[in-house]
Amino acid sequence: MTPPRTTLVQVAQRAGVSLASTSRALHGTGASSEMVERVRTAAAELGYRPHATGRSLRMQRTFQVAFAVADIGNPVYVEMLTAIHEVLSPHGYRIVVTSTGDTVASTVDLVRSLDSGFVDGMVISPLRVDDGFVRAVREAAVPVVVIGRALAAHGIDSVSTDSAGGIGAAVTHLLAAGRRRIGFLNGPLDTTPGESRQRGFDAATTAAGFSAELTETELAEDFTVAAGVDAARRLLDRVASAGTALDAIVAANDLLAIGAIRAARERGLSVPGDLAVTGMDDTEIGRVFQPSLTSVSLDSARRGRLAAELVLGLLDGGAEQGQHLTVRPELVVRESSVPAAGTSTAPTRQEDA
Amino acid sequence: MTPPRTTLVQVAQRAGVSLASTSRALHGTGASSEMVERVRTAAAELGYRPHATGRSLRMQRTFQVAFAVADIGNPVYVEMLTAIHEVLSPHGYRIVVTSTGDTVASTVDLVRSLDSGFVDGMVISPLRVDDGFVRAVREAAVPVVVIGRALAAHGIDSVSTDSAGGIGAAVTHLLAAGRRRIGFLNGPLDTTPGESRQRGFDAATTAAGFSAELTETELAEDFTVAAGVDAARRLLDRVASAGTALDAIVAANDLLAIGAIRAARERGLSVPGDLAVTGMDDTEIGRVFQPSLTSVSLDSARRGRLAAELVLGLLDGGAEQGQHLTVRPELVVRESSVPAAGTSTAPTRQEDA
DNA sequence: TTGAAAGCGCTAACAG
DNA sequence: CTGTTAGCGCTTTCAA
Repeated sequence: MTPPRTTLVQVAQRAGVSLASTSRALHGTGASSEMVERVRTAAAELGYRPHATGRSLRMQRTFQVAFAVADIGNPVYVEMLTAIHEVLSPHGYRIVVTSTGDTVASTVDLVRSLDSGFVDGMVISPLRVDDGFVRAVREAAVPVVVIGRALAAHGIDSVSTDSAGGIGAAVTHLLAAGRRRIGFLNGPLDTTPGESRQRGFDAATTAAGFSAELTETELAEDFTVAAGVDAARRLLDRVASAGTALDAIVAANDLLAIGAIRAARERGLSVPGDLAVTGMDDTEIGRVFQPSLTSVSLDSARRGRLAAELVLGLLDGGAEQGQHLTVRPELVVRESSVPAAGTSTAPTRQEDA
Repeated sequence: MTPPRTTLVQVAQRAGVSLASTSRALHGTGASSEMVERVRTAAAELGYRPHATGRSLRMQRTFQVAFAVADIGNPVYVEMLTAIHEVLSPHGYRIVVTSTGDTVASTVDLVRSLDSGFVDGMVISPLRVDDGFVRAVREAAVPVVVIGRALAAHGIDSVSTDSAGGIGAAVTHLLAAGRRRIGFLNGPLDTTPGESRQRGFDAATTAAGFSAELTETELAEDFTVAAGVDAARRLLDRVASAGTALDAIVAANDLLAIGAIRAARERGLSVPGDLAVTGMDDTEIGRVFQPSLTSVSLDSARRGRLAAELVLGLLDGGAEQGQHLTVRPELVVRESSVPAAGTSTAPTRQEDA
């Protein structure tokens, strides 16, 4: 490995022309076809490859975009990453994955580090946001697009979705299915998703004409299956010790919902027979689970795609700053909330049937 | 945004010292404490941030490492990515995710593109490998570590695992549990994992003292749940139309195994009662599934970690080329293959019980 | 259209 | 220990 790298100077020498002409010929900008021919040949013979860093330093562009999240293991973020890659890659951008860390402070640090110029732009989906974060993004050296919260009012590009409304849709669906004692399994309230989803649940359950007999919220430590199992046990037991029982659980995401189903099974409850369960994010894991999970889709792939298109506009298209795009949540009804069949494309018999 | 960037020259001017001294002071290499003090202050006042590209061009290092796979959506690769990030990030390396594409040709192109110098090294887990690939890696401009196949014989660093042996362990486990009519649900044979897993199954089922009555292989189009459902239907129906029935299915990965369980349910078969099913990769989706999936762990996180440590050694430690590390497969018995309880840390009641 | 030359921001010789 | 200087590889003025 490591054969000595061929530089543009060498191509120029071989072609017997100037360095400048060589560069122009390779880019097809203002060069005679004869020149192009000569240079192309020389380049091919030497196996020339333009050096990314030299180019970057001169052009003041890295052709890289960062994607930043707290936990790249989360399927939602993986979907976003895939979509972002699909949009940006054809335009010659590479994707650098970076971690925001768990706290706002580390997230702000990351945004500030942008002025070391290692990327031309960033898509970030922060778990927690505060004024310092907003300021950091506004002062950032390169365009930043935020997924997760509308920040157009601050002149920040963002892509968001109405997850509060999505939770409302889940509640409505359960009420329509005759459920009356609804529990809410949420994650930490000091996160952006936790906060808005709680708001959604509270709004839906205090709405005019709300017909439930009982509502109860329980918070999981984070948005994982394990935390969901724990919190769901607490929730079910608490209600049971009050001498009643839930007939539905709305979970703040699919992983928590799966945790809830496991906890329900432990207690001998059938899903959806005794207990209907809904999730959010419409992840593959939920689609594949048995019973397949009724879930509110927030179309992560679409949010990723839109965010990528926003950075692209900012970088190449000279788009104006402060745009805000929205993705509408959509309830996908499957087996976990309805005893009969769901809308699943490949409906399977229900295990508890 | 985009405040004019502060360069080292400006810091030097402000501190009233030379450019070189400024650089040295900031790196703590051969500078008086007084000098360090002055420069630090000036840098802080100006909010100086070293520019990544300038540094890279001069040092001929990007402090970036690429991670390349065909499909970053696959949970196995996500685990690897996470692990690689955890190892490399503390050493100051950023991770660039790139796609190998589906074919060997595109994979080779990617490896060849390394001499444009956008990263200092690469971890790649290719689906398909041939001589051209091996040559490309050997001629690559930067260290490349391959996950998936032992290539030390070619002087290439690699991390592999005995997936063939892993499949054998699954077969042995099923035989020990009294299963005698075993189907094998594999993916495409022209992929590295498909080929070796098939080899494993064939070896196990033709071994001396092999006690099964019947073995059947069916190939899915790829390693996804949907393809698994299709292939499992074919497999089950084919055996049924021959007037008999399988009592176990070994799947080449967890996603196929889940597909197999769905197909089995469609046909009214209980898992593991009528049909025991095993997977491979020990993914979260399998752990969380109901019934939880017996699976052969290939410890993707560990393979990622080891690969990252290999590049690190090559980059920073001056390690020798051509190392080969192995991860031992481990069978994790859960509900899908054993009627009673599994080894799951959080055992739950069995749905079919 | 072509060539000469400057310079992106930084580090590392080399002298002093 | 400090300063001067060269140069990483490239693109893009500016003149011819």
